[in-house]
Amino acid sequence: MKEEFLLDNQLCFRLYTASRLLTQAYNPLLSAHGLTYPQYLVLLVLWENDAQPVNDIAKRLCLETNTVTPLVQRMEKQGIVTRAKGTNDARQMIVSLTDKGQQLQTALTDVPFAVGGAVACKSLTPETVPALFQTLDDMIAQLKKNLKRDT
Amino acid sequence: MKEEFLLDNQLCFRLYTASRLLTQAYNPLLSAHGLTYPQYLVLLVLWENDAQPVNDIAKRLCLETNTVTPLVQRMEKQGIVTRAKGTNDARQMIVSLTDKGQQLQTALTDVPFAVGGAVACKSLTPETVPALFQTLDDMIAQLKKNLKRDT
DNA sequence: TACTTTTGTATCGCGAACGATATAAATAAC
DNA sequence: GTTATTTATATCGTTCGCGATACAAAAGTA
Repeated sequence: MKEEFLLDNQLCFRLYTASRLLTQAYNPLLSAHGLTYPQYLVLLVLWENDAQPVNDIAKRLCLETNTVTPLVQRMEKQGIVTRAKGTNDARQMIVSLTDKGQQLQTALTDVPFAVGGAVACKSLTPETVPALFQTLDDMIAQLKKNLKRDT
Repeated sequence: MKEEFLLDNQLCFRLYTASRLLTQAYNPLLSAHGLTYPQYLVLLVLWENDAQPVNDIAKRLCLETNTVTPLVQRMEKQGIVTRAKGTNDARQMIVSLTDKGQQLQTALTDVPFAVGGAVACKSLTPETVPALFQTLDDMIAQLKKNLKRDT
Protein backbone atom coordinates (compact mmCIF):
# COMPACT_ATOMS: atom_id res chain seq x y z
CA MET A 1 0.00 0.00 0.00
CA LYS A 2 1.53 3.25 -1.08
CA GLU A 3 1.84 5.91 1.57
CA GLU A 4 0.12 8.60 -0.49
CA PHE A 5 -3.04 6.51 -0.57
CA LEU A 6 -3.34 6.06 3.18
CA LEU A 7 -6.48 7.78 4.41
CA ASP A 8 -4.59 9.08 7.42
CA ASN A 9 -2.19 10.96 5.16
CA GLN A 10 -4.92 12.82 3.30
CA LEU A 11 -5.29 16.54 3.86
CA CYS A 12 -8.48 16.65 1.82
CA PHE A 13 -10.19 13.97 3.88
CA ARG A 14 -9.42 15.87 7.07
CA LEU A 15 -10.81 19.10 5.65
CA TYR A 16 -13.83 17.29 4.28
CA THR A 17 -14.55 15.63 7.62
CA ALA A 18 -13.85 18.68 9.76
CA SER A 19 -16.09 20.77 7.51
CA ARG A 20 -18.97 18.31 7.64
CA LEU A 21 -18.79 17.76 11.39
CA LEU A 22 -18.53 21.46 12.13
CA THR A 23 -21.54 22.08 9.89
CA GLN A 24 -23.38 19.41 11.88
CA ALA A 25 -22.58 21.36 15.02
CA TYR A 26 -24.35 24.38 13.49
CA ASN A 27 -27.36 22.40 12.39
CA PRO A 28 -29.50 22.11 15.54
CA LEU A 29 -28.90 25.80 16.28
CA LEU A 30 -29.85 26.89 12.77
CA SER A 31 -32.69 24.48 12.08
CA ALA A 32 -34.42 25.83 15.18
CA HIS A 33 -34.90 28.94 13.04
CA GLY A 34 -35.62 27.06 9.81
CA LEU A 35 -32.14 27.68 8.41
CA THR A 36 -29.47 25.51 6.82
CA TYR A 37 -25.75 26.23 7.04
CA PRO A 38 -25.38 27.54 3.46
CA GLN A 39 -28.39 29.78 4.07
CA TYR A 40 -26.67 31.06 7.20
CA LEU A 41 -23.62 31.92 5.07
CA VAL A 42 -25.84 33.95 2.74
CA LEU A 43 -27.18 35.79 5.79
CA LEU A 44 -23.63 36.55 6.96
CA VAL A 45 -22.91 38.05 3.54
CA LEU A 46 -26.11 40.14 3.51
CA TRP A 47 -25.70 41.30 7.10
CA GLU A 48 -22.35 42.74 6.05
CA ASN A 49 -23.78 44.32 2.89
CA ASP A 50 -27.46 44.24 2.16
CA ALA A 51 -28.98 44.24 -1.34
CA GLN A 52 -26.43 42.32 -3.41
CA PRO A 53 -26.83 40.60 -6.77
CA VAL A 54 -26.69 36.82 -6.84
CA ASN A 55 -23.33 36.93 -8.55
CA ASP A 56 -21.66 38.93 -5.77
CA ILE A 57 -23.03 36.60 -3.11
CA ALA A 58 -21.80 33.59 -5.07
CA LYS A 59 -18.33 35.09 -5.55
CA ARG A 60 -18.05 35.93 -1.86
CA LEU A 61 -18.94 32.36 -0.90
CA CYS A 62 -16.87 30.80 -3.72
CA LEU A 63 -20.03 29.10 -4.99
CA GLU A 64 -21.57 28.92 -8.45
CA THR A 65 -24.63 31.03 -9.16
CA ASN A 66 -26.57 27.88 -9.98
CA THR A 67 -26.09 26.88 -6.35
CA VAL A 68 -26.99 30.27 -4.93
CA THR A 69 -30.06 30.92 -7.08
CA PRO A 70 -32.23 28.07 -5.75
CA LEU A 71 -30.83 28.66 -2.26
CA VAL A 72 -32.03 32.27 -2.14
CA GLN A 73 -35.28 31.24 -3.81
CA ARG A 74 -35.95 28.99 -0.84
CA MET A 75 -35.01 31.82 1.52
CA GLU A 76 -37.42 34.09 -0.35
CA LYS A 77 -40.18 31.54 0.13
CA GLN A 78 -39.45 31.65 3.87
CA GLY A 79 -39.73 35.43 3.91
CA ILE A 80 -36.08 35.96 4.89
CA VAL A 81 -35.04 37.81 1.73
CA THR A 82 -36.64 39.47 -1.27
CA ARG A 83 -35.47 39.27 -4.87
CA ALA A 84 -35.85 42.15 -7.31
CA LYS A 85 -34.46 42.86 -10.77
CA GLY A 86 -31.62 45.36 -10.80
CA THR A 87 -32.45 48.86 -12.02
CA ASN A 88 -29.08 49.54 -13.64
CA ASP A 89 -28.67 46.07 -15.07
CA ALA A 90 -31.90 44.18 -15.69
CA ARG A 91 -30.05 40.86 -15.76
CA GLN A 92 -29.07 41.13 -12.12
CA MET A 93 -31.28 39.78 -9.37
CA ILE A 94 -30.75 41.85 -6.24
CA VAL A 95 -31.19 39.92 -3.00
CA SER A 96 -32.19 41.98 0.03
CA LEU A 97 -32.97 41.18 3.65
CA THR A 98 -36.53 41.45 4.91
CA ASP A 99 -37.25 42.60 8.44
CA LYS A 100 -37.39 38.96 9.40
CA GLY A 101 -33.96 38.47 7.83
CA GLN A 102 -32.56 41.42 9.75
CA GLN A 103 -34.03 40.20 13.02
CA LEU A 104 -32.49 36.76 12.62
CA GLN A 105 -29.14 38.33 13.46
CA THR A 106 -30.41 39.04 16.96
CA ALA A 107 -32.04 35.63 17.26
CA LEU A 108 -28.78 33.93 16.27
CA THR A 109 -26.47 35.92 18.54
CA ASP A 110 -25.49 32.88 20.53
CA VAL A 111 -24.67 30.66 17.56
CA PRO A 112 -21.00 31.63 17.12
CA PHE A 113 -20.35 31.07 20.82
CA ALA A 114 -22.19 27.76 20.95
CA VAL A 115 -20.28 26.45 17.94
CA GLY A 116 -17.05 27.80 19.34
CA GLY A 117 -17.72 25.69 22.41
CA ALA A 118 -18.32 22.58 20.34
CA VAL A 119 -14.95 22.81 18.54
CA ALA A 120 -12.95 24.03 21.50
CA CYS A 121 -9.86 21.84 21.87
CA LYS A 122 -6.32 22.21 22.98
CA SER A 123 -5.06 22.69 19.43
CA LEU A 124 -7.24 25.76 18.96
CA THR A 125 -5.89 28.62 21.02
CA PRO A 126 -5.62 32.38 20.47
CA GLU A 127 -2.01 31.69 19.49
CA THR A 128 -2.65 28.90 16.97
CA VAL A 129 -5.84 30.12 15.28
CA PRO A 130 -4.26 32.98 13.30
CA ALA A 131 -1.73 30.58 11.76
CA LEU A 132 -4.51 28.12 10.94
CA PHE A 133 -6.54 30.88 9.28
CA GLN A 134 -3.46 31.98 7.34
CA THR A 135 -2.78 28.46 6.11
CA LEU A 136 -6.37 27.88 5.03
CA ASP A 137 -6.57 31.29 3.32
CA ASP A 138 -3.31 30.58 1.55
CA MET A 139 -4.54 27.18 0.37
CA ILE A 140 -7.85 28.64 -0.78
CA ALA A 141 -6.12 31.39 -2.75
CA GLN A 142 -3.80 28.87 -4.37
CA LEU A 143 -6.63 26.52 -5.29
CA LYS A 144 -8.70 29.35 -6.74
CA LYS A 145 -5.79 30.36 -8.95
CA ASN A 146 -5.10 26.82 -10.14
CA LEU A 147 -8.75 25.93 -10.70
CA LYS A 148 -9.33 29.10 -12.68
CA ARG A 149 -6.35 28.32 -14.90
CA ASP A 150 -8.02 25.21 -16.33
CA THR A 151 -11.11 27.14 -17.48
CA MET B 1 -21.97 44.38 12.78
CA LYS B 2 -20.74 42.04 15.44
CA GLU B 3 -17.29 40.63 14.95
CA GLU B 4 -18.39 37.01 15.40
CA PHE B 5 -20.63 37.31 12.37
CA LEU B 6 -17.96 38.54 9.97
CA LEU B 7 -17.41 35.94 7.28
CA ASP B 8 -13.67 36.50 7.49
CA ASN B 9 -13.68 35.42 11.14
CA GLN B 10 -15.39 32.10 10.46
CA LEU B 11 -13.38 28.93 10.84
CA CYS B 12 -16.20 26.84 9.42
CA PHE B 13 -16.47 28.87 6.24
CA ARG B 14 -12.74 28.46 5.62
CA LEU B 15 -12.94 24.69 6.14
CA TYR B 16 -16.05 24.47 3.98
CA THR B 17 -14.42 26.44 1.17
CA ALA B 18 -11.04 24.73 1.36
CA SER B 19 -12.74 21.36 1.35
CA ARG B 20 -14.90 22.16 -1.67
CA LEU B 21 -12.08 23.68 -3.70
CA LEU B 22 -9.70 20.85 -2.91
CA THR B 23 -12.38 18.37 -3.95
CA GLN B 24 -12.73 20.30 -7.19
CA ALA B 25 -9.02 19.84 -7.75
CA TYR B 26 -9.55 16.07 -7.54
CA ASN B 27 -12.52 16.08 -9.87
CA PRO B 28 -10.98 16.18 -13.36
CA LEU B 29 -8.46 13.52 -12.30
CA LEU B 30 -11.14 11.23 -10.88
CA SER B 31 -13.93 11.80 -13.40
CA ALA B 32 -11.50 10.68 -16.10
CA HIS B 33 -11.96 7.26 -14.49
CA GLY B 34 -15.68 7.68 -13.81
CA LEU B 35 -15.14 8.36 -10.11
CA THR B 36 -16.36 11.00 -7.70
CA TYR B 37 -14.39 12.17 -4.67
CA PRO B 38 -16.50 10.27 -2.08
CA GLN B 39 -16.17 7.15 -4.22
CA TYR B 40 -12.40 7.69 -4.22
CA LEU B 41 -12.53 7.79 -0.43
CA VAL B 42 -14.32 4.44 -0.40
CA LEU B 43 -11.57 3.07 -2.63
CA LEU B 44 -8.90 4.36 -0.22
CA VAL B 45 -10.65 2.50 2.59
CA LEU B 46 -10.97 -0.73 0.60
CA TRP B 47 -7.41 -0.59 -0.71
CA GLU B 48 -6.28 -0.55 2.91
CA ASN B 49 -8.63 -3.38 3.89
CA ASP B 50 -10.70 -5.19 1.33
CA ALA B 51 -14.07 -6.79 2.02
CA GLN B 52 -15.61 -4.56 4.67
CA PRO B 53 -19.24 -4.17 5.72
CA VAL B 54 -20.99 -0.91 4.86
CA ASN B 55 -20.97 0.09 8.50
CA ASP B 56 -17.18 -0.10 8.86
CA ILE B 57 -16.67 1.95 5.72
CA ALA B 58 -19.14 4.55 6.96
CA LYS B 59 -17.48 4.73 10.38
CA ARG B 60 -14.04 5.13 8.85
CA LEU B 61 -15.26 8.00 6.67
CA CYS B 62 -17.42 9.52 9.43
CA LEU B 63 -20.45 9.17 7.16
CA GLU B 64 -23.89 7.73 7.76
CA THR B 65 -24.69 4.35 6.25
CA ASN B 66 -27.55 5.92 4.32
CA THR B 67 -24.92 7.94 2.48
CA VAL B 68 -22.58 5.02 1.88
CA THR B 69 -25.20 2.51 0.78
CA PRO B 70 -26.30 4.27 -2.42
CA LEU B 71 -22.70 5.32 -3.04
CA VAL B 72 -21.40 1.76 -3.13
CA GLN B 73 -24.48 0.69 -5.09
CA ARG B 74 -23.38 3.10 -7.82
CA MET B 75 -19.85 1.74 -7.60
CA GLU B 76 -21.24 -1.77 -7.93
CA LYS B 77 -23.11 -0.74 -11.06
CA GLN B 78 -19.78 0.47 -12.48
CA GLY B 79 -18.11 -2.86 -11.73
CA ILE B 80 -15.67 -1.38 -9.21
CA VAL B 81 -16.94 -3.30 -6.19
CA THR B 82 -19.20 -6.24 -5.41
CA ARG B 83 -21.70 -6.46 -2.57
CA ALA B 84 -22.48 -9.72 -0.81
CA LYS B 85 -24.35 -10.64 2.34
CA GLY B 86 -22.12 -11.47 5.27
CA THR B 87 -21.77 -15.16 6.16
CA ASN B 88 -21.44 -14.66 9.92
CA ASP B 89 -24.03 -11.91 10.13
CA ALA B 90 -26.65 -11.95 7.38
CA ARG B 91 -27.53 -8.31 8.08
CA GLN B 92 -24.15 -7.09 6.95
CA MET B 93 -23.44 -6.21 3.35
CA ILE B 94 -19.78 -6.86 2.61
CA VAL B 95 -18.24 -4.57 0.00
CA SER B 96 -15.28 -5.98 -1.90
CA LEU B 97 -13.06 -4.72 -4.69
CA THR B 98 -13.32 -6.25 -8.14
CA ASP B 99 -10.24 -6.62 -10.34
CA LYS B 100 -11.21 -3.33 -11.91
CA GLY B 101 -11.36 -1.76 -8.46
CA GLN B 102 -7.92 -3.12 -7.61
CA GLN B 103 -6.44 -1.90 -10.87
CA LEU B 104 -7.74 1.60 -10.32
CA GLN B 105 -5.05 2.03 -7.70
CA THR B 106 -2.42 1.79 -10.41
CA ALA B 107 -4.39 3.99 -12.77
CA LEU B 108 -4.69 6.68 -10.09
CA THR B 109 -1.06 6.64 -8.95
CA ASP B 110 -0.47 10.21 -10.05
CA VAL B 111 -3.56 11.67 -8.35
CA PRO B 112 -2.02 12.42 -4.93
CA PHE B 113 0.94 14.17 -6.56
CA ALA B 114 -1.21 16.17 -8.96
CA VAL B 115 -3.46 17.35 -6.16
CA GLY B 116 -0.46 18.06 -3.98
CA GLY B 117 0.77 20.34 -6.71
CA ALA B 118 -2.55 22.16 -6.91
CA VAL B 119 -2.56 23.04 -3.19
CA ALA B 120 1.14 23.70 -2.86
CA CYS B 121 1.62 27.07 -1.19
CA LYS B 122 4.07 28.67 1.15
CA SER B 123 1.94 27.91 4.22
CA LEU B 124 2.14 24.18 3.53
CA THR B 125 5.62 22.93 4.27
CA PRO B 126 7.02 19.73 5.77
CA GLU B 127 7.33 21.73 9.00
CA THR B 128 3.77 23.10 9.11
CA VAL B 129 1.76 20.16 7.79
CA PRO B 130 2.10 17.95 10.89
CA ALA B 131 0.75 20.75 13.09
CA LEU B 132 -2.11 21.33 10.68
CA PHE B 133 -2.96 17.61 10.69
CA GLN B 134 -2.79 17.58 14.48
CA THR B 135 -5.14 20.56 14.76
CA LEU B 136 -7.66 19.10 12.33
CA ASP B 137 -7.53 15.69 13.99
CA ASP B 138 -8.00 17.31 17.36
CA MET B 139 -10.99 19.31 16.12
CA ILE B 140 -12.53 16.26 14.49
CA ALA B 141 -12.16 14.20 17.67
CA GLN B 142 -13.70 16.98 19.74
CA LEU B 143 -16.63 17.43 17.35
CA LYS B 144 -17.30 13.70 17.23
CA LYS B 145 -17.46 13.60 20.99
CA ASN B 146 -19.77 16.61 21.28
CA LEU B 147 -22.04 15.54 18.44
CA LYS B 148 -22.40 12.05 19.88
CA ARG B 149 -23.36 13.49 23.25
CA ASP B 150 -26.60 14.96 21.84
CA THR B 151 -27.80 11.62 20.47
C1' DT C 1 -27.66 50.17 -37.02
C1' DA C 2 -27.13 45.16 -37.31
C1' DC C 3 -24.43 41.35 -35.60
C1' DT C 4 -21.49 38.89 -32.39
C1' DT C 5 -19.84 38.06 -27.89
C1' DT C 6 -20.04 38.33 -23.15
C1' DT C 7 -22.42 38.43 -18.82
C1' DG C 8 -26.04 37.37 -15.15
C1' DT C 9 -29.60 34.16 -13.88
C1' DA C 10 -32.09 30.32 -14.24
C1' DT C 11 -33.25 25.36 -15.30
C1' DC C 12 -32.06 20.46 -15.51
C1' DG C 13 -29.87 16.28 -14.05
C1' DC C 14 -27.03 13.67 -10.99
C1' DG C 15 -24.40 12.54 -6.95
C1' DA C 16 -23.73 13.36 -2.40
C1' DA C 17 -25.22 14.22 2.76
C1' DC C 18 -28.42 13.47 6.22
C1' DG C 19 -32.85 13.18 9.08
C1' DA C 20 -36.68 10.10 9.38
C1' DT C 21 -38.45 5.80 8.72
C1' DA C 22 -38.78 0.76 7.50
C1' DT C 23 -37.28 -4.06 7.66
C1' DA C 24 -34.87 -8.15 8.66
C1' DA C 25 -31.45 -10.37 11.43
C1' DA C 26 -29.10 -10.84 15.70
C1' DT C 27 -29.07 -10.31 20.66
C1' DA C 28 -31.02 -9.74 25.24
C1' DA C 29 -34.60 -10.37 28.61
C1' DC C 30 -38.02 -12.93 30.63
C1' DG D 1 -38.54 -20.49 23.86
C1' DT D 2 -41.09 -16.46 23.18
C1' DT D 3 -40.92 -11.59 23.30
C1' DA D 4 -38.51 -7.17 23.33
C1' DT D 5 -34.58 -4.59 21.99
C1' DT D 6 -30.75 -3.53 19.43
C1' DT D 7 -28.14 -3.55 15.16
C1' DA D 8 -27.07 -3.40 9.98
C1' DT D 9 -28.92 -1.87 5.75
C1' DA D 10 -31.99 0.20 2.89
C1' DT D 11 -35.54 3.62 1.23
C1' DC D 12 -37.53 8.26 1.01
C1' DG D 13 -37.55 13.25 0.94
C1' DT D 14 -35.08 17.66 1.04
C1' DT D 15 -31.14 20.57 0.36
C1' DC D 16 -26.79 21.35 -1.39
C1' DG D 17 -23.03 21.56 -5.17
C1' DC D 18 -21.89 21.65 -9.70
C1' DG D 19 -21.47 20.58 -14.85
C1' DA D 20 -24.19 21.45 -18.90
C1' DT D 21 -27.37 24.12 -21.05
C1' DA D 22 -30.73 27.94 -22.11
C1' DC D 23 -31.98 32.68 -22.50
C1' DA D 24 -32.28 37.51 -22.16
C1' DA D 25 -29.81 41.77 -21.35
C1' DA D 26 -25.66 44.28 -21.90
C1' DA D 27 -21.37 45.29 -24.19
C1' DG D 28 -18.43 45.15 -28.02
C1' DT D 29 -17.71 45.21 -33.13
C1' DA D 30 -18.29 45.90 -38.03
